[in-house]
Amino acid sequence: MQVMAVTLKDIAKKAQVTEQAVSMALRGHSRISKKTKQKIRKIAREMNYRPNLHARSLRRQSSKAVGFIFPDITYSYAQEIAEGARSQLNEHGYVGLIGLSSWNADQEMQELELMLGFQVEALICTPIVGSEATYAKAVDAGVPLVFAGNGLSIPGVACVGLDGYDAGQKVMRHLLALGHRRIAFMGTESMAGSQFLSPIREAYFHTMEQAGVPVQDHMVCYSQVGNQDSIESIVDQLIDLEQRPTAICCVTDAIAYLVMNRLIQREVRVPQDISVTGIGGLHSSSLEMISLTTVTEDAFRVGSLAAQSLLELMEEPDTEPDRRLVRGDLIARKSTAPPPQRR
Amino acid sequence: MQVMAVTLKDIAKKAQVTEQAVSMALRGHSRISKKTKQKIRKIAREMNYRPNLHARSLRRQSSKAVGFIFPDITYSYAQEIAEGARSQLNEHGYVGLIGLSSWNADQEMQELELMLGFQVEALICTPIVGSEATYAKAVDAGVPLVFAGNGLSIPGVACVGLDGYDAGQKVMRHLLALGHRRIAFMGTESMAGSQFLSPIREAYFHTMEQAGVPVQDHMVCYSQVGNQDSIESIVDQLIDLEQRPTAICCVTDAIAYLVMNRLIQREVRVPQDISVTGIGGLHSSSLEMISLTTVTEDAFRVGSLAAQSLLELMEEPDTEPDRRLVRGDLIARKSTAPPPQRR
DNA sequence: CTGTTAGCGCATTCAA
DNA sequence: TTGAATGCGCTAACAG
Repeated sequence: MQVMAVTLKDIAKKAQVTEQAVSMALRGHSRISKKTKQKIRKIAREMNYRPNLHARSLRRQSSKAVGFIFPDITYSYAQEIAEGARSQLNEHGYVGLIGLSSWNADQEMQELELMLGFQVEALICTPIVGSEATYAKAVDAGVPLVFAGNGLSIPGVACVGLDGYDAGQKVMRHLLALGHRRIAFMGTESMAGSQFLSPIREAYFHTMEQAGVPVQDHMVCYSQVGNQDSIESIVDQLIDLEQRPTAICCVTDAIAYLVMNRLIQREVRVPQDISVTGIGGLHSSSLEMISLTTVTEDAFRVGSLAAQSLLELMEEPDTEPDRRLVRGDLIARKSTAPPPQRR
Repeated sequence: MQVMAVTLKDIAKKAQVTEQAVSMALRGHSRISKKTKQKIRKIAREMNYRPNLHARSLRRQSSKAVGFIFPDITYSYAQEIAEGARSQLNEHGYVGLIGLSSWNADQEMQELELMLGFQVEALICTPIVGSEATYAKAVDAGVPLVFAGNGLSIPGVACVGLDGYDAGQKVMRHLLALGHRRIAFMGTESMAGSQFLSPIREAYFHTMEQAGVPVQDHMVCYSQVGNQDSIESIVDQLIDLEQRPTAICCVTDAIAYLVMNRLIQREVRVPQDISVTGIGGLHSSSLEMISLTTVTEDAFRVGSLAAQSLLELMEEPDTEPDRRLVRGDLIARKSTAPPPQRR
């Protein structure tokens, strides 16, 4: 059997006072004299007292907890977003619970249910593409919700993320300025529904148009999400073209890695033969071996902003949820260079 | 004001039955007739009922929750460990709560307190080096605890992780077989206390000795944890040696990345001039651009084993906590090659 | 200032 | 088979 946890009652008995006195003393209520407070605190410490958060939440009718749900932690900014948010939230006495969806819609739903079961007072989530609607449950339950990190959102839900259009424009202008004209676009199949990925695509078309460069349809590709083979076969097709692209603009860093990977396998040099760009700024992008030109987002700031949005929503539940886009910075590294000279 | 959550009482009123009947009906207790069960369930669904987990835990005196604490997610197998553990735990009706310590001992302590406050019935943690003792609190509280992933542990605490000695031996044998003799060792300052890192160091010395290769003291280096500058200056020293090493054996993949990074910056070719090895098997190691020779661990398996240990401990609290080491596999990639020929 | 009482939402114990 | 009472640990709202 597990050792029984020590409760207020236990302390009260030992200190010869009432349960309530202990409760107040421990929380520093002014009602208790300084002397007894110290005495009670000492005993509590000795007995290794730890408040039961379930009982507290139940009684207070408020959990003082916010939930985070991320798809996966390895390929996202979960860590920084959580830290950014925590820096704000802790000041207001909130604690954070983290759930992982593992890129799985069912799992995501379960985690959400769990969070709601724990009566979280707010949620900061990075939904997986296509599952945004899952979060209608949270909205129904009246729990303030903010989407953070990937620019995904649904109507009526606040959102903080990288400005996809701006980011797309930045990489495209960079490539055009280097002299590229045959620029391929590497998106994902389900991007149409994404309020983050779609704008990147728009930026691609607009920027090309503004530069007076015609877009060739077969240069616009959509890979299956998370499917390495799919990316490889697309890359193969692109480099086998009569007029192969001189640059490939990828919608995420992770995709860009796989594209570079395939190019090198096929003995295409990056950037001498083909330049590659990403968006998102995974940390490893800065490594000399990868050195990917990308647009980074300040994930800590995204987290802070998300928390701010949340605090506003909690205070003024009728506030219109807003969409805050943060602009990233272009980091030009060694995966981009002027296109090869025509022979 | 937040919308009041719907409770058993609300459903009971609507369904014209008692609160208890609803409770049992929803949990499928045989006491309630099939017909009323269906009726009650329908109403509950319509009303969007969701049990209050705090109340449930309080009443049951068991939270059916296990806590996970990871330092950071980017540089660890948190995801896979969590998934592996979850695959076991879910079957037994447990849910998981995740906390992130951000490589910060204070933060780690806070997360632990939070988990204990939530009455988790078990903990799976990847402690940061040097903070293992923090978890004495959990042991005191009688909460079964397993350390997972990095081989760190303290007496009396179960542990599942990569077999450091075996891994070290594997990379060293690989390097020796390639013909290397001047092999540098790149550890970290605080590794002495680590039951994972120390064995790697031992393996380095033993394997060298067995091969009859004398270890040169200035080839054995210890960088500051997470300090890139520190690694770079050590690398600089190594390559400026009269007799520079032909290979560098790093205790983690993350360190190996930074070492390779510096080598390339200094225009030392990997692997033609110097071979580099890691241990741990970060996912990005397989990328063509990085292609690091390393020893991988099966993190999902680590998670499963950790969960198994836990389940045993929960059933038989007096079981002697054991230390389970999983052996990794050497993955020879392009960061290692025979040493350059003597001129 | 102190002490008492009540009850958060749920599940388990009784008694009917 | 059903209903009613009880209490988990904590805190808030009382009355003294």
